[in-house]
Amino acid sequence: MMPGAPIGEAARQSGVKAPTIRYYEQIGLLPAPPRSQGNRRLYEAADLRRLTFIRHARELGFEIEAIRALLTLQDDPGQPCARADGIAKARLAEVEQRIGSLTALKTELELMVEGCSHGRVGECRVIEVLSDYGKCAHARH
Amino acid sequence: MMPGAPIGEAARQSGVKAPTIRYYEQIGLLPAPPRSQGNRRLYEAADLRRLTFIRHARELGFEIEAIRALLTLQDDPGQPCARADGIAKARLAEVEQRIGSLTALKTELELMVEGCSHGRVGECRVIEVLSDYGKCAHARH
DNA sequence: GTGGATCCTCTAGTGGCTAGAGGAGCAAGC
DNA sequence: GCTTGCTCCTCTAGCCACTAGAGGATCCAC
Repeated sequence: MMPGAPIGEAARQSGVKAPTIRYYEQIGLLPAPPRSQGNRRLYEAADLRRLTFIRHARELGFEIEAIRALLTLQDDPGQPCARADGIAKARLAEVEQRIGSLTALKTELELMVEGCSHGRVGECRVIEVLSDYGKCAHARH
Repeated sequence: MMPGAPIGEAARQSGVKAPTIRYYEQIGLLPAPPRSQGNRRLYEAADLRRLTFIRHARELGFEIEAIRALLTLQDDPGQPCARADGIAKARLAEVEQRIGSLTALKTELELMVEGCSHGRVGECRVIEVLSDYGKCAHARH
């Protein structure tokens, strides 16, 4: 019989750190596994898959609550996947928005850095732009 | 004599909310202003400029500690602006990095959403990609 | 049996605010 | 003078998703 992996092994295999695994258990994202006689958590393959799912979703920027919803869906494969699709689409929209504003921001930072004459702070464009709102390239924030 | 603006007025003029202004005072980012006889904070024009500076920098994604450094530099205009330049450049690099990874992420989310056949969760590509690491477009995360 | 790695629980801290309780002050109308 | 309603005060606790650390138990190899 395979006895199940201890938390350190689970961490290594899933890429989720041990304290984070315990945290996920605490907030009910991962079911509490059985324990060894010495009170250690023992994880089976299904738990490791679930952990990998969570890690991947976190890397894609999904919030814990979204992941909780996705996991519930995953547990019931007969359900229509419109909800999963919706969650992914919402996340996609967020990411697109974020890229947009970061790109505007990048332009502004570039102007600041390029404008810096490398002299004294008194005539530094970096400081100046931050101080004087009107000198900003993109006024809409 | 102008008596100075109360915190609500300062909030309106700077675009920083009143509790946030008090928070900035608490962490020493904004000097504690004089008080009225009724113990209310009274802000002068210099404080409002400082607040606007902070807000603008926050909108550009600078961390509080970076802003603290920038404000110290601003207070001493004779200093060389290499440090301000450095802070801005570091932030620019961060933003570029972030845009890069968000763009990769966007591609992946798009593939997920496009691949969704709108059937059952059992054959949903969204769930599948999250579950099975190997199906991910960008393996390097 | 002993040493070092791993594990356990529990509490507190991170950043940058935000929310709420419970009370005091202020300005205008009656 | 008194009420009404707004603004302000301090203080504490909460948010998210962890992360760090204390203090102790267990496990395994030598």
